[in-house]
Amino acid sequence: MRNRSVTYSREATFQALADPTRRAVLDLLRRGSQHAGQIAGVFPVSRPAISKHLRLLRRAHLVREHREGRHRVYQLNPEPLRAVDKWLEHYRTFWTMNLTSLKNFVEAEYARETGKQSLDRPAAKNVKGEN
Amino acid sequence: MRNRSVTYSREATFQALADPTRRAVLDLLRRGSQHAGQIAGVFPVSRPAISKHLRLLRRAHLVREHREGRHRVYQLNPEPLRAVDKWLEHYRTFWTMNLTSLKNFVEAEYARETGKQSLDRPAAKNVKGEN
DNA sequence: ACTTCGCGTAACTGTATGGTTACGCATTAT
DNA sequence: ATAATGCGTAACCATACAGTTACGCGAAGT
Repeated sequence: MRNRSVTYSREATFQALADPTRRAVLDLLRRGSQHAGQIAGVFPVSRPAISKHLRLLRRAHLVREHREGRHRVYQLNPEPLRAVDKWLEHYRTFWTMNLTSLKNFVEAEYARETGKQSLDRPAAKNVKGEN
Repeated sequence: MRNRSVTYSREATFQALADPTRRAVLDLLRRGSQHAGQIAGVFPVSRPAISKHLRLLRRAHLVREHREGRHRVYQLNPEPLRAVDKWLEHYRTFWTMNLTSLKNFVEAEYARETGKQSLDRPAAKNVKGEN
């Protein structure tokens, strides 16, 4: 048995998601596996182009491929997307914020911008160095 | 009420998130606004490099900039990330799947990897809430 | 065996991007 | 006024990548 909680590279994942075609491929595969030809048939670009997208998606572990006769079947593997979800979590709080916390935020902002500091502004992190 | 439902280009957003440095900049700005120099000071690349990253982030509306004396202050704007969150939502269901649908998925998976099909890994995959 | 699919890969092109250094232009400090 | 800061931009590299066409190889048909 294979402990499948591998830590896929966040890097490759975000990278793979950067292209709209690739995202569309994932969206397509959500509805079920497809073979390369079918996938290519859906998009307005050449088959080799899709082939390369699939390669990237494979590299990012967002899809798995296996042969089936002379077809290459591609299957979605949503697992790496968890990392993205995780990353997003930090930001989700921003738009889930209630007015109170929002107030804090804006206040801190305002304080910082105007010079007076009524809040944190972690000076400890003040990385100077070379600018 | 703010009706802040501007439709930022999903495209530009995903695009902007593709680079680790830019993601790091966002992570940094989550702690509060910073001016260009401060931001640049944190990273091991040149200031102009950061300047260009900031330009991309600006273009994606992920940050806002305003002058303050001779500083350019950058502020996080998490709004566009909502689109990403929204997109991810479709996939989130995959890892919140109930055992039935999960069974299909894992079964195919397992069968493929080993050749047999007995499905004894649901526990390993079974991550309901968070991780 | 011969032909036809299905599909990845090679080779090549144009463009975006990440980084660098040089520079220019405001804003501040002296 | 002059010097020093802060920071974007221009001009240049190298690399990645989206697309294309040409090609090759294994699986299916006939």
